[in-house]
Amino acid sequence: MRLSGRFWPTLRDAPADAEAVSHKLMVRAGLVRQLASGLYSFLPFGLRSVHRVTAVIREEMDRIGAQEFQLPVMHPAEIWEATGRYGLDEQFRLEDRGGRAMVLGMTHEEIITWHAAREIRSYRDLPQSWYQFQTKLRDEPRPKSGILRVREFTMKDSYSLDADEAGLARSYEAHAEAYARIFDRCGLEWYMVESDVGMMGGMGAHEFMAPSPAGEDTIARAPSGAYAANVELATSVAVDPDFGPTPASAEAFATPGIGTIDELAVFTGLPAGRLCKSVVVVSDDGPVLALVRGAHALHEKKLSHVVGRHRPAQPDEIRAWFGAGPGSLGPVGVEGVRIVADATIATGHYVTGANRDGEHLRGVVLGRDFDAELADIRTVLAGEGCPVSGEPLELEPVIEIGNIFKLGTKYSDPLGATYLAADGQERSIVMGSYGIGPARVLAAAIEQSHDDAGIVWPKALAPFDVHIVLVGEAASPQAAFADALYAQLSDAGLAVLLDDRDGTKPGEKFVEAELLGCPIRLTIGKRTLPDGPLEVQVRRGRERNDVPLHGAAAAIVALLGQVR
RNA sequence: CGGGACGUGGCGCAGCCUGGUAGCGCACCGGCUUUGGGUGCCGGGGGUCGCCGGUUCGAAUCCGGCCGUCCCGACCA
Repeated sequence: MRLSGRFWPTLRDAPADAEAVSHKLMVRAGLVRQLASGLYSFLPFGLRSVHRVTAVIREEMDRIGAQEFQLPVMHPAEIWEATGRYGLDEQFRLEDRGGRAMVLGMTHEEIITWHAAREIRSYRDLPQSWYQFQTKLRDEPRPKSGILRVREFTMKDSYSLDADEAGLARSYEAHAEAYARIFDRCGLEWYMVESDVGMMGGMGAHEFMAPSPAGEDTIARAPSGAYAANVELATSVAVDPDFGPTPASAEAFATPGIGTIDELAVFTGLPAGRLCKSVVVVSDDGPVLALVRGAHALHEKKLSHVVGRHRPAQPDEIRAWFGAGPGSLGPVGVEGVRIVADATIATGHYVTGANRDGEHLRGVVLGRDFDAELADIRTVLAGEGCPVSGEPLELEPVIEIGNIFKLGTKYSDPLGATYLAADGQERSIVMGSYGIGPARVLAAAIEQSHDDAGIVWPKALAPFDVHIVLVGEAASPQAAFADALYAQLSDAGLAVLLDDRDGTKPGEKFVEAELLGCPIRLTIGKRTLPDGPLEVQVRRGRERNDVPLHGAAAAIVALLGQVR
């Protein structure tokens, strides 16, 4: 592409409200513009990169035998009612002119399953893998970080249909391998981690995570790679404090004005791990007292797996149930309240609230002084033991770029997607679903690969392979040479951008080229002719790699093959 | 949904506290200059100061309400 006359708006400054590096650079480099909160337009150069990721994804999906569909974005509400997913908070809902309830799709399990229910009849029709690139709409409570968390975005979503769980396992594995190839080809650093099934429901899930400080998720990971999981479900071997001898009985003591774990630790001189944190929530079935060590944080999502939906308790509710304020709560002598303790509480003896203001108990022992259900409800801390290898776990912020779910029959049952097995029995199709956010892949690549001058695109994602900066006027010999080289490189199959703008200063061209970040930049000016060499800059590291004029095109093709 | 901040030409910002009718840099247009790292000089165009209402002789500035955007938390395939 010749740049002159084309639309490529770059910015010297990033918008004031951009925070994430990828957000700033995508806007500055003229790839995207914001329409409203969580709504972004891709501009021509940004769209070129989108096309490149989607091409990689499409190739790898096709390679595992998946077939491409295109499903509607707007759906009748009844299908979502059938699976119990109508009315979710983040679901956009509307009515057609006849008053019929419609939804805008946040994902397409229901629609795929609806089609499968109509078309798949026999085990001979299975397995199938169906995919699409389609717009998803989600009324996010808080769009953020540029393109990382938005209300409308394109997703590659695929769905596997199998006769049984063994088949699902094969489809799942095929997708995991395809995803590995996709993210490798895109030049990303990534991990596959165990993940929570969330609103998808189902039997198991993994997420593909690109490490980045801009990430919204956190994973716990053993340095050897023996274990990696989203902290939403990560487990660990906790480090026990030195409890000393266990007292024969619990004993009350005065703690005037003490309300927090920090204050209690200072007051008692004990490490936070020997204190017991008491958190009161209200579930659909009534009040719940959740207990974790003072050094630990309660994980809401893990608690949800035990007690279901819940909300924090109000101070007046707490006083009614416990007879004390939030600063002096504990499990001893409590009646009519469900008590869930983190598994670590089963070891040792603790200081807890006495359920009398300004008073605590020491030497409190689970099983002797109170009873509780045991569960994993704490957030893993960095340095705690890996459940597989025992290594100290590391916590790392990550961007979720893909996920894979074993759905089982969660959707096929309610929507009647069944087939006739070889034995003549009617069975439900066993399903999986698999997502990738192409725009997130781009943002993650930029987060992981940039420098002070701008984006450093992995070659698979760059809008162009080669960016030629022409220093010289339109009628000059340099321009003629640039034209010739442009034609040769294009003929060799490369995507080439020729900055042939007249009246744009060389300095500006260089700065903009580095902002955009294509893998190779060529500079053609007076120094180039007649004898060369041709000045070549590899964007990653900004190294010079000059080549002789003779055979320059072939040398550049070869060089491109070597860069990441 | 809770907490915080911001909203002034396309972008980045000052002015607001202490009311007197809008300014700077970049970008843009014209001229000259310059042609290997956002060139230099000269001259221009462009803003109902987010919206509505109130106070006042007078509001970008003070007060109230609303809207928008961002950040932290909650939430989130």
